Amino acid sequence: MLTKQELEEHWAQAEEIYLNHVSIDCVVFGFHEGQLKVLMLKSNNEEAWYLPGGFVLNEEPIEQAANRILKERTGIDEVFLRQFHVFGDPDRTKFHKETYKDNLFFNQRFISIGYYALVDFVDVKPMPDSFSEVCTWRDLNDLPEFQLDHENIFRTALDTLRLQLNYQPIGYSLMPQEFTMPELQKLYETILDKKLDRRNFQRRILGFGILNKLQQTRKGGAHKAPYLYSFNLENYRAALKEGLQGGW
Amino acid sequence: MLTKQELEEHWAQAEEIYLNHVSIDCVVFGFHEGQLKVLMLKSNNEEAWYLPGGFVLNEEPIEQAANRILKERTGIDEVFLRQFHVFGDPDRTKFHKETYKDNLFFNQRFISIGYYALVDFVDVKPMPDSFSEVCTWRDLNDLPEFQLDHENIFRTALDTLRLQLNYQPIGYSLMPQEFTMPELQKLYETILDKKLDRRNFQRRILGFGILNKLQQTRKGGAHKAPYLYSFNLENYRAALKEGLQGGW
DNA sequence: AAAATAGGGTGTAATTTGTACACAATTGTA
DNA sequence: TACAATTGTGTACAAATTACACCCTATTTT
Repeated sequence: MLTKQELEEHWAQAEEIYLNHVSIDCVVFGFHEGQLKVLMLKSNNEEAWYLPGGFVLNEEPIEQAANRILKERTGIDEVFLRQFHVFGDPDRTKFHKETYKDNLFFNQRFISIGYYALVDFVDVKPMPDSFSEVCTWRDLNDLPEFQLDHENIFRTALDTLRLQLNYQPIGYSLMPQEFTMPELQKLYETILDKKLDRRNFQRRILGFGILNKLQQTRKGGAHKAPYLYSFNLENYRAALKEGLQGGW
Repeated sequence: MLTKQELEEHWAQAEEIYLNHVSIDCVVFGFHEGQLKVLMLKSNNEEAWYLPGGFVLNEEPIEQAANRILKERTGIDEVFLRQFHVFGDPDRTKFHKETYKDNLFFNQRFISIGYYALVDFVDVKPMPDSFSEVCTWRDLNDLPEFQLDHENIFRTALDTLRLQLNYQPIGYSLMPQEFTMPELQKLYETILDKKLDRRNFQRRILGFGILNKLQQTRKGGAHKAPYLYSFNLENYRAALKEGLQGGW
């Protein structure tokens, strides 16, 4: 975390090394203890939180930039990361323009490319950026105030995720390697914010053919030990490409 | 259509009025005589065709820019126009960078926001831009060579359109006000490039509740006169928002 | 140690939806 | 007036979805 003075020096060169007018914001979803989480940051100047973001290096492909930004905040790489929308309102960074009036780089309009990521909660080591003192998971049921248009970005990402659930498999990136059927169901219920019938859920998800049933069960629980499953990566990838079912 | 010399003068001010590094490309789909069409342009310097595109004015929202660009090439406004992907490879405009080496504006990297539009073929009056001598519809079965990465942009738009068909209604923007069931089916078959059973198609599409059956029939054909339909805009809009069915 | 409790595994009947068909009706043309 | 081509509508069958019930097992309670 740097002071405003230091920040300005730090970012003085930004105009030279980053592509002007273009930024990237990432909505990073994780799942832990039956709750859906988003990775967020907070500067100590303001009470408002914001999403992990950054800029595109002059000669860097944007997908690579998104990956780099994600890695800088989480330590992880090669996860599900996908464009979902571009936010291009000229006033979306009005607050920053005013706050950093004398900074050449921040005092410009930014078109922000929104990416959403699905990651395994336990793999992430949240790391603040140069604006922030805190980088941490926030529960979807307990969200803070957002900076700029980041609430809109977040909300759009969540809508996209819910839509994706209907025609593509989900879970590989969000779940640990091995998991039980009730755990996977809980993920779906949490994303959709809706209860599902466990028997029908199981039949349907097994019908997609994207799961491997393992011999072991999850011991240590207070009740009957449930079977463990893992994803069948080959079928999972195929389903991501082809879509699940439905349609014409 | 301007000469290279004139073009450079014409675009000398571009750096001042347009947001640098950001461009917009539109894939405009139309439907005519049972064929799916894309609007394309051709300059006479090169044999390669390209998609309608343009830039974002300094203080212009990007949605508005896309609408403006579409209107400049087609004369129409307020149609189905939607972001589908951002193309951000640093080499995607390599050819232009080399061709317009001495032009400050074109000799820069562009991140292009892809929009696709669904329009009523007969409403469009194709108008060339300052680079082109020709602006016209091209049949999807008879596509020319593309400039830059425009084949990729087009292909991605088509994939998106096909996906959209599965969870959202389509047709309102592509069909005339009144149309017959076989005509609408033909649209679906053309987009999907696949035959559908007409009886099942009719039952399904009627099931969505987005059509009004009219009393009149389409006279003048060589056979039994089919009924005319129009879209029920209220239900259509609701279905666009909610999605059609399926899912959890 | 036995009973109670809380989940978890699996099956089945009823309903809805999807698929594959066939036949009658209408229009212009031979 | 018969014919060809196309549209309108119906129906039997298969598949998928929904709404349930019953049993099993590991821990907790008594």
